[in-house]
Amino acid sequence: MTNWINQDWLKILQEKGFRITKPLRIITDILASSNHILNPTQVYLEAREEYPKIGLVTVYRTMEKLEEAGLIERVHMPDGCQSFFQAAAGHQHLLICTKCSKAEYFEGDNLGTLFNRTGQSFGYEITNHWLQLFGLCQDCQLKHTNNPT
Amino acid sequence: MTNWINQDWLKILQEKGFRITKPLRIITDILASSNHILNPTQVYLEAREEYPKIGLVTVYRTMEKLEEAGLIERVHMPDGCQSFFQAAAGHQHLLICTKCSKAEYFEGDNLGTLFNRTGQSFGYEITNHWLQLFGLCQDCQLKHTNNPT
DNA sequence: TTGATTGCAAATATTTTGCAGGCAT
DNA sequence: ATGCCTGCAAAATATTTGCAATCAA
Repeated sequence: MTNWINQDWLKILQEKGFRITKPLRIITDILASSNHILNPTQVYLEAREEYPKIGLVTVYRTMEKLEEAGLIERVHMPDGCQSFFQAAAGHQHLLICTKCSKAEYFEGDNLGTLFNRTGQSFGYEITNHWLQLFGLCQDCQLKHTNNPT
Repeated sequence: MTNWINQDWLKILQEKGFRITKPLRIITDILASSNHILNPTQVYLEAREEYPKIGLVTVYRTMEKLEEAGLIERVHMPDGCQSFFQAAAGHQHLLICTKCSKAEYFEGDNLGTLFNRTGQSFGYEITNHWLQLFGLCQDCQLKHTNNPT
């Protein structure tokens, strides 16, 4: 089940001196292979199916390490700020399904120019930005349409 | 100290059937006149200077009402999702100082087009978006420069 | 063997709820 | 006078910390 992305992650983690334990392997695999934004509890529930004795605390700590290692990044969601998603290569923006949390990165061309111009006009020195689009992904649109009546 | 914006807010709240009490008046005044994004604790601390017996719980509940009434809106900050700012007229975007939370609304021209195009290309039906720029406001840039050595 | 990592339990921190009394209407 | 609103205390949540046992290296 461990996919190639996860292999990379494990290698990186090992190089950073982390020990590759079973909980780490499972948590990493979930996060590396999911195209959904997940919070610690969601990862915990999923991890427990494969390894019932895993603790929520371990999930918190492991996700913290993965963030530290730059493999996942925190994403603020309408209902919480403790969710994470695979880090983007370079800074990109997110398109997120409000129903299932499926997410995609996209590039906005030239936004940097607008951002800097805006910062200048208000006298701010821009250091960072968040751009997230929310909507329904294709699957969730269909589910919605096929509502049992 | 109660400013004109606050007068409007009180009127709106009254029309919605809320009772205009002293805690409400104080909390409203803080939020209506501040150009900083504030969380309940910050509002509480400020409110307490004018009215020491106010409770944090009241601040939470009052801010909830103000949000319900559309006068303030929730803003996600890097360190928490429980902050609020005066609601914008129409949907606008935010420019936020990472040091003091001073904030400004700005309009991004034509972003809607980009957003919809992006949504389409991934099969998402866009319903909403967040765009926030972070940086240092002018005051905080100066403070930074004048660092005592 | 050694010490980083785990999982439990307990501690913190944060937000919400219940309720008796107070106050706006 | 009525019942919404307040503030206290307590409950519910969410997250972090301490520690002995386990396990990767």
